[in-house]
Amino acid sequence: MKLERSFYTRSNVVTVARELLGKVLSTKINGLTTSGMIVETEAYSEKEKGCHAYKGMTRRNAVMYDDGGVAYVYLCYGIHQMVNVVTNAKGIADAVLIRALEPLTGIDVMMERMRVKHDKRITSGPGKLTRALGIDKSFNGKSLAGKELWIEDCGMEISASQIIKSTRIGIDYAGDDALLPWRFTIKGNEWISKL
DNA sequence: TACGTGATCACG
DNA sequence: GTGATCACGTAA
Repeated sequence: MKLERSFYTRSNVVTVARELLGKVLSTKINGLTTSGMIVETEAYSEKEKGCHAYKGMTRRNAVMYDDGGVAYVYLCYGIHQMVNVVTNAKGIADAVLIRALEPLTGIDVMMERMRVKHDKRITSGPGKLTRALGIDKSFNGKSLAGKELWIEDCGMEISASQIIKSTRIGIDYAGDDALLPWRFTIKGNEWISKL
């Protein structure tokens, strides 16, 4: 069942980031379906320095200000596309970065997109999972309940004891806010980034 | 540990 | 216009 808009529009982005663990992200592109269970997320709030919207709206981050339930996709380091889940009400720029998936559907398609002959760690990182699922900037601003891109609840329950909190990756520029425990991973999962 | 890679942003 | 920067991945 696709997640409803009300899942995303809640005001606490950290809660949404935690609850996205265990949900399934899918794409269907040119008839090819690929999907994976979300095993690693990070929350970003416009009130802290790690967030792209900390200093206000720019051309890049504009969709973060949309109503929750759409994708924010941007290019990083000139190579990697990153996909975020926009949360909170319209006008508030909060989002959850999807950092890793456990592959479920279309593993052969994903291996081809990654140009590898094995299925090891093909979705273990924010830049890799977008490539494996075929997500690029053309998905920026698109609904997460669409026909080409969606997130659903497949009944996987992740209990509180299975969730590990840690600091977010790659945001040293954020000063004190880099210390916020806003990264969530599923304990013991083989597919999280950074081992 | 080093660096590719190119859009974006803050200047002015 | 121009230059610095970057929510990474890979090779070494």
